[in-house]
Amino acid sequence: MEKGPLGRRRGRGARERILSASQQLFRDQGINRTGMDQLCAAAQVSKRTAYQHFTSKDELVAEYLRRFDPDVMPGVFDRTDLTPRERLLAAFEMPASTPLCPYIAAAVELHDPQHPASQYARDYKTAIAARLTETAREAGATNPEQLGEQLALLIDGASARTRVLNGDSFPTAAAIAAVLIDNAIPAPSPRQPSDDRGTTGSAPVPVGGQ
Amino acid sequence: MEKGPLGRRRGRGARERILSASQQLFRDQGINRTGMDQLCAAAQVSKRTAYQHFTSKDELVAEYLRRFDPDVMPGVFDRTDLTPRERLLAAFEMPASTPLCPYIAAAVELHDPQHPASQYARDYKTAIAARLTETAREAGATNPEQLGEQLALLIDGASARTRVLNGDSFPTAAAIAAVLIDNAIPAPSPRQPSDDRGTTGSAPVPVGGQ
DNA sequence: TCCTATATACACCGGGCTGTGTACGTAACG
DNA sequence: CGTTACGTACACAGCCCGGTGTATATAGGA
Repeated sequence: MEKGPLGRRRGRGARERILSASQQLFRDQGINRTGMDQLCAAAQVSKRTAYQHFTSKDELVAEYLRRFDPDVMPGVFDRTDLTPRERLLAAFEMPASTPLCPYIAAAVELHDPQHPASQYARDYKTAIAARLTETAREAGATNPEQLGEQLALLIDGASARTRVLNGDSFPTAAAIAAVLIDNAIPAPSPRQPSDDRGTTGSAPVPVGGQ
Repeated sequence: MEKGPLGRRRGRGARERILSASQQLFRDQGINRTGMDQLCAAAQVSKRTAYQHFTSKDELVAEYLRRFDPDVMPGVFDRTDLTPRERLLAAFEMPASTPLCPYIAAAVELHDPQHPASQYARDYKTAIAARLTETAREAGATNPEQLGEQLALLIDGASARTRVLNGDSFPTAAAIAAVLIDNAIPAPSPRQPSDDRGTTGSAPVPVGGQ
């Protein structure tokens, strides 16, 4: 394989190559501005093969977004070396080159709440907020749901603003997050958690209503 | 005029009708999903006339966005019946049906930082932040620039999130804003009726800069 | 080895899009 | 009235896009 003289073949991983190319192109150019021809060329896949794996571009877009589901903010919520509070703040340590959240981009580009991709977007946003809420509860917040929703809003705001302004807005969001977190956690030391590694069970964990 | 038997004429205000129809259609359907044919039909303008007023769709889009400039948050910053603090909070009292900020939408849809529309978007975002900063200074914030930028981020976050989740996120943003404003103003004046939103108590925690 | 699933090249279709050419009305204003 | 700028109707060019038909080649398991 690999460039034979006649009809070179790139192997069987066509589907993976398509999805991989989708990630890059949809991120760099947007969904609507990426044609199937260009996508297939980038994936080194014939157009026919692409349409054997995905019956339509819409389906490909949906699968492209579904791929982000399993790893909801990987390497942030699963870091056991950080206290819950530090994990909440770590969610805002994004490189300045971070592209706009693909779910927001898709929801705006597709502009159809009925599109499966828009459904995935809602699910993902809900999942992120749930993760934040869960961590907020571990951190001992009096109202974890509220704090989780607030932090989720900050992330989206920073993401959108970074895109429009061509500048990093995550530090601003992180500063807000620090204020909110400090205000939402009742008793702990107002000092920085420099070495206070009390694991997760140290907080009293009051039951939040609602 | 007005529907003559042959070649009915809609009068001379073609340009205005085009821009008016643009506002509605671009907001409801997005820019890319609105063709010039449909737009001209909605504006009751012949396609030829449209292209005599705007040399291209891109130019129409740019003009469509430029129209928002003069009224940067009208009826919010100019309300003299409110204290500066109340004016800052009033910026978050948006109806749940408020569409996504057209500048964010355009920046995402066009996906080209060089497009004039993207330039307008940056200018507008900067103007909003400046207005907020100015009002924050009037309200006596210790760091008006920081507060203005923070509030601007909240607005964008609420706008984006409202779009994706199909639900109103502005109350959440308003709650955050209330906390930030309280924390940023050193000597809170007990003048106006303090409308404490559902947030945690007014514990004056010093603002933690990034 | 054969068989089947997978992949390929390539032409093509229908449709929608932006944008134009042309010939023709008509409103406003001197 | 006559001139002129504005508006209209309609067809069409040219392009790109999503999606398909067809015939062919290859990899890998049985």
